Amino acid sequence: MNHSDGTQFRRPTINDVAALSGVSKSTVSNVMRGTGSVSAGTRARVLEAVAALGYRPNATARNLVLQRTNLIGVVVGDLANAFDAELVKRIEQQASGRGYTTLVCNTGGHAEREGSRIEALLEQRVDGIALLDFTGDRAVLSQLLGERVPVVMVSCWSDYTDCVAVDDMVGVELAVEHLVALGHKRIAHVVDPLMEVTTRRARAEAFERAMLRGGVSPRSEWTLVFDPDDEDGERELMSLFSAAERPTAVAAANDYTAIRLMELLERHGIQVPADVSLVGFDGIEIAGLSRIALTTVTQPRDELAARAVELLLHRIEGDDDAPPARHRMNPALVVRHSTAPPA
Amino acid sequence: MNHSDGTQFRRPTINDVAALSGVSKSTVSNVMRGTGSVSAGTRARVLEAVAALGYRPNATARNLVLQRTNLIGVVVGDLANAFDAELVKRIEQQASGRGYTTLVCNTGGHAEREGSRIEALLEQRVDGIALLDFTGDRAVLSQLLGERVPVVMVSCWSDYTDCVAVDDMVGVELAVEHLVALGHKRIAHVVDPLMEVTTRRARAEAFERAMLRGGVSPRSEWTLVFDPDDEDGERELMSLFSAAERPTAVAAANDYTAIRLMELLERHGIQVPADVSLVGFDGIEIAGLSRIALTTVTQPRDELAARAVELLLHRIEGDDDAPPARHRMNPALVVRHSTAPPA
DNA sequence: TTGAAAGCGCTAACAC
DNA sequence: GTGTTAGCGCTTTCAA
Repeated sequence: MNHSDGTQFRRPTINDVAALSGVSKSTVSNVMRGTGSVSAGTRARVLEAVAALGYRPNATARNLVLQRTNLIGVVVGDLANAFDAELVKRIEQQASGRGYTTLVCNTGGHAEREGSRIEALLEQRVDGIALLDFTGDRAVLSQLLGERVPVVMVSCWSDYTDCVAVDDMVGVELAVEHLVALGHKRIAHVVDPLMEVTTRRARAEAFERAMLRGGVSPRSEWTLVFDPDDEDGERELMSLFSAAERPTAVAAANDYTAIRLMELLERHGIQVPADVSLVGFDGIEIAGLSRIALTTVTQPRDELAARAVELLLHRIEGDDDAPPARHRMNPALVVRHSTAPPA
Repeated sequence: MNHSDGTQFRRPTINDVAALSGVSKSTVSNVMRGTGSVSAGTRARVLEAVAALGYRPNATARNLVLQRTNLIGVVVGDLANAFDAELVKRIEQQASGRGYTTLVCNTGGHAEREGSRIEALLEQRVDGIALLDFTGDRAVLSQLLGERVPVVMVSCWSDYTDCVAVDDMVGVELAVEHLVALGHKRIAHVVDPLMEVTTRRARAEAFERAMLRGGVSPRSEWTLVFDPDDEDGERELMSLFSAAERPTAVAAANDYTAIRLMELLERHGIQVPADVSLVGFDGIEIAGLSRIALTTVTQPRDELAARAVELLLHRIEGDDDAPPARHRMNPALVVRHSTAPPA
């Protein structure tokens, strides 16, 4: 960082301001932070020097002495999934409104990447971490717990940290009930490999339970993972839908998966909803496009984000030893045109 | 941050490690960073102490002394726009691969928010900043330039910083040529209010030029902004398409806009492409869904992100006084089913 | 109302 | 090969 004339460029420090305005640096500090008591005259002189020098406090130094960074980390599975992206956007918005800057890590669902990114966040001494769609790797999680850094899990569940999530049971029930009410009996459940494992399991279990309650028997071989990068898996998936005894409906674990599945099915000549009904989960924007018109279970994204930030900051700024707080929100079914009675 | 037993919790520092392993902190520092020369024996003892204490270097202190943070800021218009989200995802990936952690700010296109978020990045002493879809507010930009912090603009243009962008001229030409070749003469241009102003202007100008070159005369009243939050604007837009002399095709400034416009048109009974042809710009994933099948001009996202990070890190780690570097990449037309000859 | 001084946890130049 | 020391730029007692 040099001037083009070769002289070293140095950002002005609090000392420069103090020198120029003829006061001590404690006074400058007081003026900058609005603390202590300084006379109107000196305050003006200091402010003048600040402006003249273009002084900007160095957070790096402040972080060190305060042992706080006003940084929060957000660990997310996949920003290409609109639900994740929209959640991150809202979290960033909330956090910045409360004076925090957001560090974002996209893990792609890889546990080892998750670990190394969290490691970096910890080194940077973030004040707290929000985990969205956390894969739930035991080692990573226990490492985090050991650090005693405030953590909030969003859209997934843990016994040891604050959590905020939609009630998966209720949501899946909503989806299955809708399908059953339409007359479907052969219903499959398709999940996203990137999805966090406890959420996946929770939704899968809720799926079975809801099926049973609806008087329909779930088949274990009809709960499968749709990984678009895995061509074998794709073939396997499609063979399911060309079998004689094939599902007439699918409850997908999220919209992203549902929409890619819709695409896959229709590329193979299987129409939605004429041949197969499809219901998603999340309520991402594009699901509402009339060309997609995905029936889905929506999550209250604004509330989810707001509550997550609130929990995190409460633990950062307030009482750190309170027992973990859990918040469940209610999902809602939005019926569009991807579901219909079976043929 | 207290233990539940009430004793103060203190993270182990380099001094604790030094004390436990019976060496000086410089030696600990050397083994942590792999610098200097330490004997195998002491290295082992130090590492043992590190493990025993769960020591993790404090980046906050390192940042202060090194005057480097290994943090880069990414300022983005709207994470709900898949193009932005995908770019951020790739940038984060590239950056973390090279040892940098990413601070993300979503500005929603508000200049004042842009300013305050950048202010926060600067206080945190980020090593560099990537601006995507920067609104280009003069004050904000010159503030940034004055800071002498490395900046790279992605998908937009400036004379004073490194830039990487697709060649808008070529892209828009591709779109217009395609439309003209199909026989369209009445072509409108619809832009996104969130889009960065110079990009918007560049694409608008390129649009006019391409029209002229195609032997078609552009009409200024057919270049308009589509702001989904503005109902009056929406009505105005639709009245354009119900006029006797109405456009038979639209070149949208990006896919996000194109897809929302497709939705709006079809909700008003105007079919795409039967009544109106539509071509987008960006090449976001969902444009490729068969239900959307948007003809569009794709940007090479991977290259864009890779090059942006490369430029930024080069300026951070290397020569700071080189003249601004410009990189233009080539866009490509992908013809799908949102375009057809005029009725 | 102001200033002096002691650190926060680390790196790096230099001495041993 | 290892230790000593002087900061990095700030906040925060505590005196004056």
